[in-house]
Amino acid sequence: MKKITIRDVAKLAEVSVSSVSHVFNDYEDISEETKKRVRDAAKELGYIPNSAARSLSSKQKKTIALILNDIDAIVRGVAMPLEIISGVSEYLDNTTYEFVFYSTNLKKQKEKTLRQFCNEHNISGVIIQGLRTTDPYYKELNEFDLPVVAIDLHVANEKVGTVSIDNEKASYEMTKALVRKGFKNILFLNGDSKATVSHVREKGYRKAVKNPKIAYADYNESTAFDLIIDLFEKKELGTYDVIFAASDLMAIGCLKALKELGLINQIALVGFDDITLASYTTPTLTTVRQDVMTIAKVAAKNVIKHIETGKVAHTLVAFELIERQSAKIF
Amino acid sequence: MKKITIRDVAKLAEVSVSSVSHVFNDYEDISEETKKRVRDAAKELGYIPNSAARSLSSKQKKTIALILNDIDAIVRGVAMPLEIISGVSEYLDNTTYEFVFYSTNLKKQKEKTLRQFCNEHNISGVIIQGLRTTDPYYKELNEFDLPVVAIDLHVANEKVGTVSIDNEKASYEMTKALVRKGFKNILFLNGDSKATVSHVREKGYRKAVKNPKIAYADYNESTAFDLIIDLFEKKELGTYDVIFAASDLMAIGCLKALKELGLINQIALVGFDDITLASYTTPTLTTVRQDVMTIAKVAAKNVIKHIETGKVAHTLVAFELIERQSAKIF
DNA sequence: CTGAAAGCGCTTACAG
DNA sequence: CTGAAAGCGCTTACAG
Repeated sequence: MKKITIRDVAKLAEVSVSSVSHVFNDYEDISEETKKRVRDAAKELGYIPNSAARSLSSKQKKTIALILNDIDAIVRGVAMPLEIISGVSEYLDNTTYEFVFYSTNLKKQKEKTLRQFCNEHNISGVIIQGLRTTDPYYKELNEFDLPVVAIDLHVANEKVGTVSIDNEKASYEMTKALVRKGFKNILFLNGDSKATVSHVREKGYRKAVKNPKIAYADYNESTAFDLIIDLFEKKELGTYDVIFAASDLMAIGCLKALKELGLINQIALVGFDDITLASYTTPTLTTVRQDVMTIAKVAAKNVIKHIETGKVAHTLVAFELIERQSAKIF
Repeated sequence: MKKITIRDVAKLAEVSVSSVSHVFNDYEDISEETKKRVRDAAKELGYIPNSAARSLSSKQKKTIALILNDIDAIVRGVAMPLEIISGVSEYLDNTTYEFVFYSTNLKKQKEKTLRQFCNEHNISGVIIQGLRTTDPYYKELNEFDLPVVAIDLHVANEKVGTVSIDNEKASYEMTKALVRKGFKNILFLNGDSKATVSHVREKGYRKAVKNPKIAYADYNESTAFDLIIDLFEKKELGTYDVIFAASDLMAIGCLKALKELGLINQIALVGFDDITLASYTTPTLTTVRQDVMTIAKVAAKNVIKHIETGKVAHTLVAFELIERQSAKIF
């Protein structure tokens, strides 16, 4: 199959190359007659514009990159990255923007700046997720001049758009619900401090409680498991009547430990995220649901808005407290 | 930030544009002296070649596309697409090929042929997964002239590379193990017939058993659930001492139904895939593990081989029978 | 070993 | 309303 170019179409339609280009780019000043001839010729030949040539020659680039950090390291059970990918790609399908996906990691971040990366690929806007405060790209965001929206991230630079649920409010409300339900001693099990969401979730918890008790398990299932066993051995576990983990995965680690200790009915358990696993464990997990699909779509919408109008948005998406078997909250 | 081009580098290094290009493309006939000057200049300016221009001007394109069908429709618990994405992207990172990811679906397949799609994006090789026999792309593969490897798919066209586990052997061996263990009546719960893996898995089962009993649940959790309830009501469920589902998701549907019927200890249960959920249910699920990460990497390796040597490979990746609580098999 | 020049497939002022 | 021509940033024979 020979490659069909704009010249072939022009020749068959008996018009100039520029007219063909005009038709394909929806210029106004083209007669219906010409439009039709071009369209028919294009269809007959099965012509599709070459996107490399297109982005090279046009000033206005039209590609939005979704950059996900550290997906390799991610636990298999967490579908968040996939939901982001499909949310963004679905939204962009109905626009004229092209969607490209890249995964990054610390090594790649060190090799090439985000800006260089965008130049290389003619990127006009980026959606980014999974960054830690220690990542080179995180620092770079402070003086980044391309439209960008970050998911689940706090950035000092106002020009960086953000989308997430109101994490502070969510953990505040969950904690409040627990207090209202009569729980006296709530252990907040946080992830690591390099993720900005950790701070915010912890803040919400602190606001709702007089004597905050906090432990850290690095957003890791087995670390959480070990921590609970450890607390048990130090006779401290009995102090708490409920554990509120900052992620479902950590909550599941706790769940396994509590089952092993035979304490699953004594100590209540709450997670955060509502990953798929949360509804398949026994007992099923009470948690905070964030609608990742919506977050992804809003992110896509907001970059486009930024590109087209220069307006930066900071959107908070709705969350929901989900009561299941591991803790009664309503 | 102005965009740095090859001219800027050439100017600073005081050489011609072609020399710069030669350096960046590892041509042999360049003096060390020139190489160094160019590299220094490039570093000083933070130059990164523009990939659109590169692919446009060079004959040898260097982009491998991973095309996943219907990921939107996919259940959240199934991490397979994400593992494929990260496996392929990780492998390609260590090559000179660029990785691009696209999701497709029936609508998009109808709008644009796979060939058109590849032309549009200057694709030199494709890895594809998730196709049904009813998909337009599936038909197109029969006379496709670009290097392509399909994951989990049987294609008549020998030129299409394939990678998967030996599905027939896997389900044969699982069935044999059950028989050996003394199970008398094995119900094989298959998915839908539009996926070529269904045929193969069923074939393996049939080979291992005298009186095949087969039902279909469309690879769907709740369909499987309903089916079991239905069999129970028709008094047929008691006939079986084990159910072998062609996917973990369907097995989980069965598991829920059996629990609800209070029969989870009477009837054993086996799944297929070893998705994350399989080890989180109660009881945990006996299943066939396929190592998706390896499948993805082999797929990437094979397209490249195809591109560079013209050789098509049909690779079978190792599988493993995993015994957990839902059925004893060893 | 190095450079001048054509060309990849498109877009976009500009002229008419 | 339409076309000729320059240019996007690179690669690649070709000449020297």
